[in-house]
Order: sequence, then C-alpha cells, then structure tokens
Amino acid sequence: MIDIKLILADPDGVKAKLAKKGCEVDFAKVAELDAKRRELIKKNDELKNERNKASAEVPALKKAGKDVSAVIARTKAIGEEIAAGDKALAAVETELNDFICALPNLPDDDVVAGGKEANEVIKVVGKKPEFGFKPLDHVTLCTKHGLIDYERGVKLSGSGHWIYRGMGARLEWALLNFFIEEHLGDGYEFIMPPLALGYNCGYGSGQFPKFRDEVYWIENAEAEGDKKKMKFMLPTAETALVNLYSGEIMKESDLPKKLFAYTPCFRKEAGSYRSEERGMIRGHQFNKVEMVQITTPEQSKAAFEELVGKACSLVEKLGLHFRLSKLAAGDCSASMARTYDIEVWIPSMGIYKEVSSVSNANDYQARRNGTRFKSSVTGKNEFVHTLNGSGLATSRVLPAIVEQYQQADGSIVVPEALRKYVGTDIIK
RNA sequence: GGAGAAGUACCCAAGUGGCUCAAGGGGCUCCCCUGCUAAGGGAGUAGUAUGGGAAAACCGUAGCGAGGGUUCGAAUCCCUCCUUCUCCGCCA
Repeated sequence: MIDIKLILADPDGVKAKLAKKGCEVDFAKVAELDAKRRELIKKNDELKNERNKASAEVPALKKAGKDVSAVIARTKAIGEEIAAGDKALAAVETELNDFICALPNLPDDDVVAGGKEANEVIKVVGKKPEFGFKPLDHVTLCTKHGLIDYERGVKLSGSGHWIYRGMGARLEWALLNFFIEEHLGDGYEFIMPPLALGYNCGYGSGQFPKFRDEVYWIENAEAEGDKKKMKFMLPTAETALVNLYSGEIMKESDLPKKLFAYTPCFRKEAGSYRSEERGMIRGHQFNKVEMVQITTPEQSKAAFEELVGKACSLVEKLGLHFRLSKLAAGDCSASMARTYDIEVWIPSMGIYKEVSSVSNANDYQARRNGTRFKSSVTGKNEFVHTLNGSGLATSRVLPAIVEQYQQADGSIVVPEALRKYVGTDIIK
C-alpha cells in the first residue's frame, strides 16, 4: 500500500503518478478522514489519561477508608465516552484503510504512462527460426509424440488441464531441474512453500481483495462465512515468498535475501481464453519456478537488474528466440512499480508469449504484510523492498521449445542445456 | 479428530482484580575498581506502533500469543481463535 504520509504531503504528485496507471483518485477524502482520525485519537488519549489517573486514586482512597463512589462514577462516565470515541475511531480508520489499500502501487518515474500499446521492446535475442518445411504447432507435435495428453487432462479435471506423459513429463521435469540448478548456482535458497495459503498471504502480496475471485478457494464447511479459515491454492509462489518474513524485523545483514521456489500455480483464468490459445498457453494449473528478492531500498534497483538478467539468461541458454519488454505503467500489475516481461516466440501463433515477468514492488507489499529491517542508514525500522520474477514458467517454454526445435521429419531436438536431464538428444 | 498443559521483554522466569504505568535472574551496553586472560561494584536495558510538539528533547496512548467481553480499574476473570508440548485416535 502507499504510505499515507506521502499522500498527505504530496497529493498532487501521487495523483499524477497513479494517473500513469490510468487510476483516477480524489484525495480530498483522505485528508478529511485523516484529520478526523487525529482529532479522535487526541481526544480519546486525553480521556484515557484522565481515566487512568482517576482510577489510580481508588486504591489509595480505599486504604484511607474514604468513599470512592464519586471517583468511580466519574471514571465510569469517562469510560462510556471512551467507548463511543473508540467506535467512531474504528469506523474512520476502516474507511481510510479500505481506501488506501485499494490504491495500486506508484509506478517508478521512468515507467511511461499508458497501457499495453505503450510497452517498449528493450531487446530482442536470437531470430525467428526459418523452417524449410511447413512447421507444426505444439499441440500437434506434443500429441504426435505423446508428450502431452490434452484429452484425458480435460476428462480428469475439465478444460485448461493437461497431462504431461512420458518424454513430455521428462522434458517438463528437465526444465524445472535446469532452472533450479541455475538458481542454486547463483546462491539462491530453495523454498518449497505450502500450496494452500491463508487470506493474509493474498492480502500481503497485494493480490487481495481485488483478485480474490481469480483464485481457487478451498472451503472449510465448518468455518463457513469466516474468511480467515478459508485457504486458497496459490496462483504463484510469489504469494507465499513475499510473505515469508511478514510481521518480522529482518537483520540488515541478511539482505538481500535471495529465494526461489518451485510450485504448481493455480488460476481460474475466467474469461481470458482466446481462440488462438490452444494447448498449454493458458491453463488452470501450470508449473513455475519463481525468484524473489527481499532487499533494502538501496539494493532494490540492482536486484531488479539481476533478476531480469537471470530470467533472460535462462531463455537464452535454452536457445530460444525471445524479446524483453519494459511494460508501461498501466500494464504493470497493481502491486508493482515496474515490470519487464520476457516473451518467447511461438511460431505457430506468430506472436511472442510471456514466459517471465520480473517486477519490483518497492515497499508496497512490505507495507501490507509488515516486513521490515533495522536500517543502519536511518537507525530505524524500515520497510524492505520485494521483487519477484518467474524463472521460469514452463507452460509456454515447452511449446516454444517443441515448435522452435522441430525438424523436417517431425522430430524435436532437445536443447543442449536439457539433454543431461532428459536423457536424449532428440525426441522422435 | 479427541483430551490435558502452556504461551509474559533478547533468553529464563515471578505474578489469580488496584503500592506491578510487569518482580527477579541471565545476557548485552556503558561506567568504576583492578589491571593486559580472571573477579568484583554501579548504572542502563520494552522493542514497536501511534497522538501532541518546529523538535533530537519532552508529554500522552496502546501493548503480557491474537481478537472480543466483564469492570471505575485486567497479565490476572469470561468467550472465541492461533501456536507449541504431552497423551490418545486416524492415516497416504
């Protein structure tokens, strides 16, 4: 969430930044509510002070054998006033909090305004493969080689589900292994989090309340109506990892914290199907290795570059043609100040599809979930910065590999980097 | 899933309604005395969040696992929840 102090100090500046994301806001209400809040706190604190003092007289008076009924009557009256004040304060704070929490993160200064159309391609790596034959699409190729069983996936769990089989499962597993080894080599810690998370994780990562309808909820029949008892299947490991140290004060010497996790990811993806997205371009469950860094504010820019570099390096080592785009403010997700996407070429679709999205949330997520560290710069507890990047999601890498590496005879060459995991050079 | 016990600060721990706005240790920090390694003496040690204040000072408020409640007053009594430990049950 955005620091309310920043909103109060520079409402127009914040407004201008949010406008880059296409978000129109009016902060008059915030100033008003905050003034009301302070007034109520002041008044209530004074009343509490009065009550504490009066109440402290009681034992002394009792000891002296004096009548305490007058004091008690007075404190009782004050108590009633405090109760009313607390109630009013809670209402104001809830209203204020709901408003602030609904605001997206501020984009970085160098992130341009606008939506998808304003995205900027930063670099292109490799070339579109040229086939001396009519190339097949990945659905045909995967079916032909028995790599993916689309039909039985649907039979078991409905549309948007598929089954990796045989060499397909080995290829998928090889990708995951390859990513994991790379991250281990870079000194990142391997995390295997729970796949079902509590509401607080969704909130702390900035995905809730806005996206709470886009995840799968596991309902607890006995806890019906109680949100806190319900769990949801994680839509990305980011949701778990950025909450790892929530509510804690980290040591500055432990930062930057470099983590990665392999998890399946579960998403409803309601209404987002497009006719050309056949096969495994968009599914309800897919595998992803996610990188997360938790850093000091000073470290976060370098950490972002590192994550982008790592993600690019993975695609590059797989020998795939891809491009790197810097997203415009409106195309970054709500929690993020900046995002770079890596998109890999899918020949059959004639477009680039995202395989990695690297983002810096700055302190937006940390403010929501309360992750801080003792800063040697300010001497105070400061919020950390959180960054995340897919490294990588497999569901589009595998189609890209299958399509980009297909041969005239229909066989598929296994990328060099994966051979030791797959156990073969070519899938025939 | 069931039964019992517990959760107090960096750690251990006292504390069943008001001289506890949390005792006492340990540890840590500083000072003194000794002296180059030991031992002793003294002081400090509730972080944090938040309101007032130009303010580093200073004055309040909240805070004893979390959230409610009772009360003039709650670490203490009541309710709900979380976590840990012990035992039982179930189990891939």
